[in-house]
Amino acid sequence: MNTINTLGYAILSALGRKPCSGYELVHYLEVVRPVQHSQIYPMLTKMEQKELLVHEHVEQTGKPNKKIFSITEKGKGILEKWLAESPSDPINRDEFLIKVYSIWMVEEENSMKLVQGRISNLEKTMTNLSKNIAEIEQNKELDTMSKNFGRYILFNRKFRLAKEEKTWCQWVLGLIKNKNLNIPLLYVGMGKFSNLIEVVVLGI
Amino acid sequence: MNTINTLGYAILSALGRKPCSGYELVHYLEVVRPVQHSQIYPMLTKMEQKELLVHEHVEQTGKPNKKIFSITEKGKGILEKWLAESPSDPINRDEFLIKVYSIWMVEEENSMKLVQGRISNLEKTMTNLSKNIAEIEQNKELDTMSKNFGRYILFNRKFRLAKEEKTWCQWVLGLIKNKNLNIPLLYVGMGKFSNLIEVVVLGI
DNA sequence: CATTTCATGTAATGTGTTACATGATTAA
DNA sequence: TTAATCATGTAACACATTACATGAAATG
Repeated sequence: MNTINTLGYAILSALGRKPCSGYELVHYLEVVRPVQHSQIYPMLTKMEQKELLVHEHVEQTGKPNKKIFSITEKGKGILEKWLAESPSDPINRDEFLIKVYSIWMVEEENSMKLVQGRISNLEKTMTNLSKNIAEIEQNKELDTMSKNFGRYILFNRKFRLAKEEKTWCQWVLGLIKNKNLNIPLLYVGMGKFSNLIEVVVLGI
Repeated sequence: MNTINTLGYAILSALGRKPCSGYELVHYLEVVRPVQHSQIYPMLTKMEQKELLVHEHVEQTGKPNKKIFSITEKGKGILEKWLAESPSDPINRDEFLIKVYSIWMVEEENSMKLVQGRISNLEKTMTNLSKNIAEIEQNKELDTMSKNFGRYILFNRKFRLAKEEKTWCQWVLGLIKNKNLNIPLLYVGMGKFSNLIEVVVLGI
């Protein structure tokens, strides 16, 4: 058992960018791989035993003391090897989707509420993301070799996807209101309405 | 312990649409909540014990026999109650994102490969989804009360998101090639380039 | 006055994956 | 002939969440 799991690689990735405490890691990993503190602390210990990490103890006043973890050469080595392998398929778990699946059996009022709730969540997400993006953009030394490049493009990705999902939500709200699917129908980018859709997205 | 988890509700949702075998459920749940057969069979037994489901045994020739599960009134009741509650936050786990996080430490060639690999996965997904969408569209009785409505809009959502992610991938490839971020910069829909971006998306 | 932020840890429980087990039929 | 589809199940293990435990400082 000398292997580590995906969470382990996520930790190595974050520490490869800069040394962090477990507490900080929880925050930095949020964009990439959300994790609870109860999971990260035992993992850090385990990884230190495997000599992939080391820590130094930092005493603080007014705050609890902390451990700052850094990646070792051995850790960097296995991270680089892993980065070259092709990633496994993503896992998405989302109660909202399950509820949408059953939307046909829900009264119109509740369906609307469900989708509107999603929209307001997406809007909150987008507001937070634009703050993160703006923050990174203030540090002018931003190029593809910058340690912030990965985070930057990931925030961007999340923003785009949230925006697109919001558009989808609005399309669904329209369908629910009009009670038939004979107008917009497909968004497959290859059917008869494919270019019409682009116009709808832009609100023209 | 009289509660069921999200997977349980996913099963109820699928069976609310139509009675299925465990084997079929695995396929139907793919859009909403991917699950392995090793998890679904014990879950079905558990849910039948709670009287949320019932099954009938169907003998087959040339194929293994099967159990067709249906939702009970009790099951329908707790599903409807659950549908009215607001969904918990989604969980996304994606090794690709972790690798992107560390993209700054990878040589250009490998970064390109990583992103191009993602693009080809997305394209495969999109092809499959458009088949699913086309299939549903052939059954003409499609309105918001149709039992296929939920699946239909979910396929649509997945297609949109895949398409948007592909656009993002192409943006990233451009950044890697040009090695600086001074041209497109933000896609926050509120900065100086926000409308410029829409033009880029349309390829004008 | 209550909650959030800082900061680390363990224990119990719940959930998910991989591997084991079987086996006929059909399509590439 | 190799793999996929059909079809169901169990056992062992790996991974994740919730709850328990502590406690000062800052913010609303």
